[in-house]
Amino acid sequence: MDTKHRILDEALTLFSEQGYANVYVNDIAKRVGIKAPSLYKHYKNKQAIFDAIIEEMNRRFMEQAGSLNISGMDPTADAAIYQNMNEDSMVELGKNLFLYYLHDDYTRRFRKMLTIEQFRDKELAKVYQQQYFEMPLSYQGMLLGLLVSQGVLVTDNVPVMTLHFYAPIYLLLTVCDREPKREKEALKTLEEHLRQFDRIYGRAIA
Amino acid sequence: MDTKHRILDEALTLFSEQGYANVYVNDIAKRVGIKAPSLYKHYKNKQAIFDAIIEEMNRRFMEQAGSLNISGMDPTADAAIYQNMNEDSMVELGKNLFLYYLHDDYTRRFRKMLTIEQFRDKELAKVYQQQYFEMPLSYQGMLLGLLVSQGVLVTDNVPVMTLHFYAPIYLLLTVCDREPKREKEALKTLEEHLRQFDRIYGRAIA
DNA sequence: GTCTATAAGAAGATAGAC
DNA sequence: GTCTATCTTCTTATAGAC
Repeated sequence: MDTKHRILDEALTLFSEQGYANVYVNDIAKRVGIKAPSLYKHYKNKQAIFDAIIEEMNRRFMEQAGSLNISGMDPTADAAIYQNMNEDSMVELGKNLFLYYLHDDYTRRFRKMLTIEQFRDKELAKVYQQQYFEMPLSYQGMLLGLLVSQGVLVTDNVPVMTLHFYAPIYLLLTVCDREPKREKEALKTLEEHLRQFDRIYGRAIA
Repeated sequence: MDTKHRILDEALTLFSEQGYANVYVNDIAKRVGIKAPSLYKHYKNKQAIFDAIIEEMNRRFMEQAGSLNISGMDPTADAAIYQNMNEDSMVELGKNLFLYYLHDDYTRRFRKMLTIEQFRDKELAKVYQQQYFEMPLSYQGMLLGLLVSQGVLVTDNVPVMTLHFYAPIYLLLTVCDREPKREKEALKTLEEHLRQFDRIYGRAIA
């Protein structure tokens, strides 16, 4: 990785832990292994580093959206769902979604940074909304809607069913962002949630 | 309200919108209507203002917990629930909870401030966890558990049922913190969620 | 592209009069 | 308790050599 990208990478790490204002260009430079003035050969100023992070993230999101792989899970897994859906594959679906969001390094740091900076900048608030609510809910809504039309799941309100699927995942994610040590406990709760979700909306009780 | 309290109040407003590091003592002073050096007659330094906000909030939380009125709804409403529970009162319960969290001025500003500052300080992360997950889930778990033992609701897993009740409320709350204009839309979604929750866990389909 | 030296300015905090 | 004036420190950013 060249210096220009290493600067973005280290800056993102620091911004995600302390917030933009608490990170000094000197801190970034130190982690990159250069002196602060050298940063200015790569970026006009501190704000430009932040902007480049946002831009890089937009690029990644476009890629994701373009490949329709919005959830971040691999297409193989997504495709399999349409064919043979059962409780176990539903649990797999939710766990994969959760673990992708939690462990993908860029996603995780970027989400934390957005969480910290969202109230300062309306644009960032919109990005957060888009990324963590609108995109997951619409993609999963599509997926779950397909399962409804196949008779695998039963409901007359797909959006609310999708909310019931995703909201606990989102809540557990914010728990783990704050206290990563609770991941195991969160995964257990997640599995219970998903099994109950399947029992609620699955054919069995319909 | 005396100057000492006005300082806390204005500081909380600013911290909740911009974060601690982006607010200057001069900004706080200006809003209070005094000059910055005068602040130091009331608080030792900027950090002491922040600490006093946390302390004030702890005091309020203790009061709430002490009166067992953890959800923030009034006791009359809470008591009524145990007696005559139906879908409409369930909707009322959830909406009240949501609107209290969203509109209570101190609660709202404090939540936003915690959201911004949580990753910088483990103690603040714990406060957030306690306030927005552990306390609501345990209180509502108790409430919903009571309804289960009365046969009003049916489940063999009260904690997950409570998660299904609360997680969508939490998600919609974070939406409105970011974009207050979406409150009406969120309330509509919330009502749909609650009615579906009642149908899922209510006697009817058990 | 990286460095050292340093300018420029911002922000927190204190001194001391009133 | 509030003010003006001021100090100190920290932080961003630039200049210019290598």
